[in-house]
Amino acid sequence: MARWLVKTEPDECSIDDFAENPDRAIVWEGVRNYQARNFLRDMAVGDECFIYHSSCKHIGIAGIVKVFRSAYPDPAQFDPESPYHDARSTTDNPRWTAVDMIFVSKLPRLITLDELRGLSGLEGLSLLKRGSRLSVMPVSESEWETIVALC
DNA sequence: GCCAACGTTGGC
DNA sequence: GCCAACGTTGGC
Repeated sequence: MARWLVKTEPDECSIDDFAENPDRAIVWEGVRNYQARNFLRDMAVGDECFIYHSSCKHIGIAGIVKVFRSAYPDPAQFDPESPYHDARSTTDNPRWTAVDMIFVSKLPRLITLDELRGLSGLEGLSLLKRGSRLSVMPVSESEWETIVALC
């Protein structure tokens, strides 16, 4: 099983949105970066993902979700009403990928960005690299354990 | 709201 | 294929 970290603005979709409906999968849509999309394509059902809250008051890792449905064409790209619409995408040749995620757990407390920066063993994590904007990234087994151990 | 860093676009 | 201009991200 692979592990991942996905960023989200909690105003849009937070760990609480998952926790409030633990039996309902949520479409992870709107990723519009090729590198991040390629990681979405690599996700398998059952893979676990850290949910990272960004661009908000309390920045950090808030919980864990898992892949419920693996990669399929992001429906938002075909929807002219969606902010994620992409006129260049066709059903024959879709450009963007979605997955469905489902709740696993909320961390006992938020693991803040500052805390993550203070840990050794996370030097390879894209999240912590200067200027990184990648919104979907792999997390190694040891990185995962290092972070989980904080809780 | 600022702004550094980054990815994408498009003219050449 | 280069690269300047532009739009976006995201911490502060």
